[in-house]
Amino acid sequence: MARELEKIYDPKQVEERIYQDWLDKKYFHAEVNPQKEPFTIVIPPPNITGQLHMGHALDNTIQDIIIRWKRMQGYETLWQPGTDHAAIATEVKIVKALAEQGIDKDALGREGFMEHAWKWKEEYGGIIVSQLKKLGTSCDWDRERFTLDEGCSDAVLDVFVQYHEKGYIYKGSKIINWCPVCQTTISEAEVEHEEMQGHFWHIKYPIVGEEGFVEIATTRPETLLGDTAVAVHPEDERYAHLIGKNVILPIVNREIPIIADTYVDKEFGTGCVKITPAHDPNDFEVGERHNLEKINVMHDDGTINEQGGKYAGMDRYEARKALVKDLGKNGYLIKVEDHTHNVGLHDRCNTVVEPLIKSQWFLKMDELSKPAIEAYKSGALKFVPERYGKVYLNWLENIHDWCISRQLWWGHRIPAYYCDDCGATTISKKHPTVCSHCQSNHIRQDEDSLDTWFSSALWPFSTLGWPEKTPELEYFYPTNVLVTGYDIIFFWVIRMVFSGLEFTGKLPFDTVVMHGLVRDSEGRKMSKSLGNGIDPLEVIESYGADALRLTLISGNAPGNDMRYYQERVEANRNFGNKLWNASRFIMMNLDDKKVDEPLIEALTPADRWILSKVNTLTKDVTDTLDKYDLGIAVTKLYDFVWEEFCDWYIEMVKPRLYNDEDITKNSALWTLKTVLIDCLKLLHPFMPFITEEIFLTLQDKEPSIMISNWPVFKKAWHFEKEETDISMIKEAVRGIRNLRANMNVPPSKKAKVFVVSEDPAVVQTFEDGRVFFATLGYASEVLIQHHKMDIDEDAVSVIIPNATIYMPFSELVDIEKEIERLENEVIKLEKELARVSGKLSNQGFVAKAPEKVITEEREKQSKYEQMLAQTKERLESLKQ
RNA sequence: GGGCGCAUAGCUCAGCUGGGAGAGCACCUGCCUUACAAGCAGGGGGUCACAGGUUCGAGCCCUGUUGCGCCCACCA
Repeated sequence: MARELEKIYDPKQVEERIYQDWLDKKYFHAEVNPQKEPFTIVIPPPNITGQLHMGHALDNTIQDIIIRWKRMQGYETLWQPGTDHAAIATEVKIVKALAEQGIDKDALGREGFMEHAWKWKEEYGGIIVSQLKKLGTSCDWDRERFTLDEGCSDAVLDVFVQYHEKGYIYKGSKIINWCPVCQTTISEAEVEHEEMQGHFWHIKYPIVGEEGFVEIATTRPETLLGDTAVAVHPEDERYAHLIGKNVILPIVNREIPIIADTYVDKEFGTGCVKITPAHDPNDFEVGERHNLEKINVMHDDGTINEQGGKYAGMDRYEARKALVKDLGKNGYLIKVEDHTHNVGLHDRCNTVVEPLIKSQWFLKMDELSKPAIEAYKSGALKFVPERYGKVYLNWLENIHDWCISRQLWWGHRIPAYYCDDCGATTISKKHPTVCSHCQSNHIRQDEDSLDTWFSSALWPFSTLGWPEKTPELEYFYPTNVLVTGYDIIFFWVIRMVFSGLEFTGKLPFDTVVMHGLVRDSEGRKMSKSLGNGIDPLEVIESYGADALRLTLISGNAPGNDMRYYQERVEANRNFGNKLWNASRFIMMNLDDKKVDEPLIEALTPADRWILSKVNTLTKDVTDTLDKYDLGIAVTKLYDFVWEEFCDWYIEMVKPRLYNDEDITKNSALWTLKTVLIDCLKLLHPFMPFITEEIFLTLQDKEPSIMISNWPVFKKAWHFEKEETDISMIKEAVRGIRNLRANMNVPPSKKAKVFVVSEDPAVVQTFEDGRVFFATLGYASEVLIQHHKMDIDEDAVSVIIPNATIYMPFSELVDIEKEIERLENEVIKLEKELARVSGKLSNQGFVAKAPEKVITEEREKQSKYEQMLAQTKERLESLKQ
C-alpha cells in the first residue's frame, strides 16, 4: 500500500477514476432490502434542455451529502434520479432548432414533430445527467427515469382519469393567461409580476342622449376595442343618474351600457371603469354577473383580430399606439399620465401575458388543497428552515384552480376524446375505438397536452412504479427528504404533496429542505441575459468538485441566498490540499508499518486529547446533520482538521515519530491514523473524491469509504482531564510564541524556558508536556520547578492560571518595556475581574442565574484573581 | 395592500433554545521550520442599523423606526 502521494492534490487525476469505480461497483444502486431501513430522496428532475448551473450544483450537492451520510449510517439509500421533459422549454428549443434547418413545426405535423423531438431528447437529454455526475452525485443511475417515459406517462394518464372520475378535472371557458409568443396557456404560477413604467390614458366615453361624457382611465387602451360596458359603484352619487344609460365607445362607435357593480372602487381614479370581459379576469367576473357580451379582439399571436376593425392585423402594441393617436385626433383623449403598474410576464420568455378566454382543462383545487394544508398544520410536513412553511400555507389557502392544458405537442397528450357525431367527450386511459356515448367511431383526441408540472407532481411515486404496487413503491415510498429551491414551492412542492396524498394516501416526504439562490459576487441573480452565470463545470475543472461542493454549502444559513466568490472556492480548495498533505505526512510516517491498536493506558495525554476531541466532533457533526445544518457541520470539520489536528496534534506528535526509540511511537501512529480515518469519514459526504482517494491509499481493509460506517460517539474516548491539560499547554505555548513575536525573536534563537508552579498537578502536566515547549515554543531547555530560584530577574514571563513561565532573554529584554507590558496586563485583568465580581455580587444574578453559569463565573473569578496576583508579584520583583 | 427575509470586522457571511463577539478573504509583522508558501507563527480591526421595552443579563426575545431585498395580491 502507501502509494506515494503527490505534493499537491490534483482533482483531475482522481475524480473521474473514482467516480467510475463507484459506478462499476454499483455502490449507488439501491435494492429493496427488508434487513435495512430505507432512506429515499427523489431528485428534482432537471430539464432535458438544461445545462448544469450553480442552482443545480447547490441543490444536488445538498442531496448528495444527505444521501451519502445516510448510506454510511447503514440505511438502504435510494437517490432516485431522472429528468423532466420540460414541455414549453423543450418545445421552444426544438422548434427553434428545426427552424434553423428550415423545417416548420406545423408543416411537420404532430407525429413528425414528436419524432424529431424524441431524437432531440436522445441526443441532448443526457447532457445534464453527465454533468451531474461530475459533481459526484451518488444517484442510482440504474433507476433513471424520464417524465415522458412509459411508466411515468402511464401514471399521468391514470391520475388524469381518476381525477376526472372524482370530478376534480373539468373543462371550461375561463380567462386564462396566454403567452402570445409561446402560443399556449400558462398557469398562474408561471406568471411573474414585474413593476413597469407605463401610462394612464384618460379617455372620454360620450354619454348617449345627453351632453357630456364619463372619464375612463386605462393602462391598456387597445382593450377598448373589446369593451362591452362601463361600470360605476352602485353607491357612487356622482354617477347614480347614469346607471342604465349608455355610452358610445369612442372610435368603435358601439353603444355600451353603464352598469353598477361593487367591484368598482369609488376612491380610485375617476370611479368609472371600462369593462372588457374577454381580456381581463375581473372584467370577466363583472361580465358574468351582468350577462355582458365577451368580445375577444385578439388573435393567439397577440395581433388584433377582425373585431378590431381598422386595427385588425396590427400587433397589440402597434394597435395601442394607433388607437391612442386616433383618440387624440378625435378629441377623446383627455390626458396621459405616467403610471407604474404590475405587468404579468411569462417566466420562460418574458413576454407580457395576455388574459384571454379559452376553453381549457382545469384541476379543481378547493378539496385537494385541504389535506395538504392539514399535513402542514398537523406538523406531519416540516420545512427547513421553518419559515418556508408559511409560504407554502399561504399559497394553498389562496389557491385557484389549476389550468393544466397546454397548446403544445411535447408532453402528455390529454386523454380526452371528442365524438364528431354526438359531441360527447370520452375520458379514457387507453385510446378508445368508439365514443362511449353513442358508439360512433368518429372520435378524435384532444389536441392539448398537460402542464409539465402535472407529471412532476407525481414524481415521488411514479418513478417507483405507481400505479402498480411494486416492491420498490412499497419499500422506498414515502420518501424522506425533498431538497429544492424556495422558488419552486408553488410549482412543485405543493403539487407533489396534494397529489401524493390523493393517490397514495401518504405524504410523499416528511421534510422539505429549502435552499436559496446562488447569486454572483455583486448579489445579482445569475442569468443568461446578464451573462454573469458561472459554469460549475469550469469551477470543477479548475478547483475540483470537492472545493465547489464545500463552497456551495458553507458560509451561509440554510434557505438564504448566497453569493458566489471565486476566493471562497480557492479557500476550500486549499482546505482539500491541507487534508491531502496531512494525510501524506501520516502515510510517510506509517511507511507500510503495521500499527497496532494500543491499550488506552499506552496513549499519551496528547493522543487522548485528540481522540476525545474527535469523539466530540463526531457527535457534533452528526447532531448538526440531523438538523440538516450542513454548513455548520462542515465548518466544524474544517476547524477541527485544520487547527486541532494539523496545527496542534500533528506538530505535537512529530518528536515521537522522528525517534524510533520512543516507545510511544506506535500509539502516535495509531492515533494519527485513527483520527484521520474518522475525519475522512465525517468529511466524505461533503468531499467525496479526496476522502476516497486518501482512504484507499491509507488502508486496505475496506474497499471504499462511501460504504464504510459513519463514526459514532464512544464513551471510552472521553478524556476530560487530558482535554484540560492539553489546553493548558496550548495556552502556555501560545503565550510563549506571542512574547517572542512581540520581541521579534527569530525562530532560530532558542531560549531557556522555566515553568514555575506551586501546584504539583500542574507541575506534572507540564512535566508530561515538556517536549512541546521545545518543538512548539522554541525552547532550548525546559526547567519545570515549583520555585523561582535560578531565574534571571530580567526574564519575560507568561502568566497562565496556576503557573508562570519565564524566558530569560537578557540581551533582548528592555525591562522598562516589560514592566509596561505587565502593567497593561494588570489593567486588563483588573477590568475582567471587576466585571466578573460585579456580576457575582449582583443579588439578582446569584439568585436567578442557572447554577452552571454561576459556577462558571466563580471559576473565572478565581482564575483572574490568581493571574492578577501572579502578574503583580512579577511586576514587584522586576521593579526592585 | 398583506407576508417574509436581511442590516454583525474593509468585503462576503456564521452566530443553536438569551450567559464574556466568530470564520473565510483582505490587511500588517516575522518565517522557504525535513506534510503543506494553496503553508507556518503572531497581530490590528466591530457603541452587532436606530429608539424603546422585558430580564440579574440582549447580537439573540418584544414593540416601534429607518434602509435594502424577496414573495404573494384583480385596484382599472
